[in-house]
Amino acid sequence: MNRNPLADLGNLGDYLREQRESHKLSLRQLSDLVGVSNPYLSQIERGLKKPSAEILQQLAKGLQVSAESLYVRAGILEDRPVPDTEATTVRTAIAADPDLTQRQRDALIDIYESFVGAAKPVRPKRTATRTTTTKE
Amino acid sequence: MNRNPLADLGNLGDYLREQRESHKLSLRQLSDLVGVSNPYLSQIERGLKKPSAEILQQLAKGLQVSAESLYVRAGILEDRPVPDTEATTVRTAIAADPDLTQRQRDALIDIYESFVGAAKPVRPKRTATRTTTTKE
DNA sequence: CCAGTGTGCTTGCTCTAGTTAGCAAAATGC
DNA sequence: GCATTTTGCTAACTAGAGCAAGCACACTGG
Repeated sequence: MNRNPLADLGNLGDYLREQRESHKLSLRQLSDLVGVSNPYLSQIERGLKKPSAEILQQLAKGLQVSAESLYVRAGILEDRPVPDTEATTVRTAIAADPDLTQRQRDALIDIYESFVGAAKPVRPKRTATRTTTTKE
Repeated sequence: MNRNPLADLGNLGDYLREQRESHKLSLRQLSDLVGVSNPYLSQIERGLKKPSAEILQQLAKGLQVSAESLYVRAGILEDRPVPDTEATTVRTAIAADPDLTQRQRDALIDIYESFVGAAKPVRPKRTATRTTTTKE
């Protein structure tokens, strides 16, 4: 999954610079806007430094993009966290529910399986229909 | 809007410890599982250190929770990362599952709500309106 | 021609995330 | 009773994120 973090960083940096320039902001202007020093912004955009999630969050606000999209580019979020609309949905929904403890999940899935009478394996579906990389 | 990182950290740490213990893992076992040193895990759980998104991602995998939920707790993601994946999803998934009888659906939802302690009214949503037009 | 201001970038520095080595206390076994 | 292991934790350290200060180059315009 994360093969070469530096390459991904370059990608992220390019994207950030692109966004900044499309907003017609200088490094100092963006720096002032998001509260991150301008030399550091420069290094991020050139892929020399790896920004933390906090910095990315600030940048997302300043550049008016979703934080998630930056996280995905930074490699700290999966592309599409939840696929659904299938028979596996109950299982995946239970598995992904943050309000449940693991034991509760196990119990629920147990009950569910006793209901449907099946022991289907959880299949990780891949629905990657959503890359905003419209640069071609 | 005025976030207090330390308070959130305590919350995150408590949650992580809870998850780890519910999996019946020791610090060293989890350490070995997710590739993070056990002293550091200890410090994270007690709210002494603030884990990066990478660490949180590893922990999410090891503890089988969604990375998003950890990010939200860590304060680096807004509360609704995915529109309809959270609490309503288990309900809608159950309601939409063709393999269940109505009585089984009621029973499952009953159990689920007793778990999460929610008293939300069961809204007769048909199919999960999944027009997830991500803004951008 | 040289002051002023804008751009991005380099250089040191601080601070902290995350590590390895090692500790005291509790459990298990002889 | 005492070894051994396993528990969580403390201490000392390294690497790198993120900062303030300052540089070189381009523009104005006087």
